[in-house]
Amino acid sequence: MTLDEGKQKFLQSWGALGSSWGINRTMAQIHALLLISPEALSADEIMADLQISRGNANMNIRALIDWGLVFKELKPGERKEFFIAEKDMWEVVKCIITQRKKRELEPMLKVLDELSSVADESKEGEAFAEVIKDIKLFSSKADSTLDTLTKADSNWFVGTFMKMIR
Amino acid sequence: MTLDEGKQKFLQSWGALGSSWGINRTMAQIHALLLISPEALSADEIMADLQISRGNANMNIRALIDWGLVFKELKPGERKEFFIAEKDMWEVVKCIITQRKKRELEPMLKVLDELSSVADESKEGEAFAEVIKDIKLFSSKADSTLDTLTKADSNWFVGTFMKMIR
DNA sequence: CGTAGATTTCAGAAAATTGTGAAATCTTAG
DNA sequence: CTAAGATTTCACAATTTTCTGAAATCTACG
Repeated sequence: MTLDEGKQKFLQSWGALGSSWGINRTMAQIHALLLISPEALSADEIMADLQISRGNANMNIRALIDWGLVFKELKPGERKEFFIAEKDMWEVVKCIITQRKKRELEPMLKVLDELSSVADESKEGEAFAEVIKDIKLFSSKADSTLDTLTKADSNWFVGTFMKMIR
Repeated sequence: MTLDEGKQKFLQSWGALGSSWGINRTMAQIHALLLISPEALSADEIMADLQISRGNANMNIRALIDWGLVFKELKPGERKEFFIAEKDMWEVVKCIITQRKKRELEPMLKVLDELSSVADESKEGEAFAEVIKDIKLFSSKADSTLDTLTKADSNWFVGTFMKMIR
């Protein structure tokens, strides 16, 4: 397989993976493109490589910066902005965990708390309370586990943790 | 909050959560509905509760059965099929991990293997190979970690594992 | 300032996903 | 076997998500 074929396949696969994780295809592809680029790229280069419009590129680059997966890089003497991706996989994963935890797990915990206030004596009410309680228990545990994980450094993760459970 | 308000809010939140995880809203809502239902429900009851068509209900119920999250229950003397959800949260999570691992992580590992065959001496080629290698390393580790996790039983998880890392 | 180059915004277009409902198919009691 | 009831399928409709491109805004140099 040539480098170009490989790049193409990687962009395609990473984009598809993104889709099935609620991240839009283009955002995932921009991320993939920056990951495998040894140099920072400008918006124009990204637009050209992925054949997308300026608006689309801009929005998704901003989103990636929001997630903390991509950084702006200003080259001296250049008016344009260049972009570079976090390359350390463990940092990438920590970023994603942190963000999704904040955006999804924490709001869910809040909702579950509200739902705990439902008190109904019927069979339906009991079943409801039971499910909410279980989900809340599980989610809180997941929450603190993820906190620990994202505070751990890569070496600890690949070393201690992996050895321990395997 | 009344039971009905609570149920409504739960169906809504669980559906929204599904969307941001690449699972369609209706599928997640059917799952939520069955989770909080003390009795098995028929397709007609699900259609009525969620205000969806027969076709939609049927397709998403089948999908949930595929995932192993919902089971058919045949009531003696009844011609209809009834459906019931797996209620144990740890089982639910194991199911989801197992399926997504099979559907996404494993195919990705296969692609990464193919991409490892790219050998290119250029700076771009080196960067590409490096990224692929890192992702592959991380993914294989995730793969075996998830294997261990899904084989572990709930008690081990909530007990040993949680104590260990906290 | 003025302006050229760069970035951002956003209304509407395009694409992708999901839902509908009626016809086809299957199932089983009689 | 037959027919009523149940399930499945799938072409098309509706909805949601994403993308485009041009206008608006920003930025920094002379």
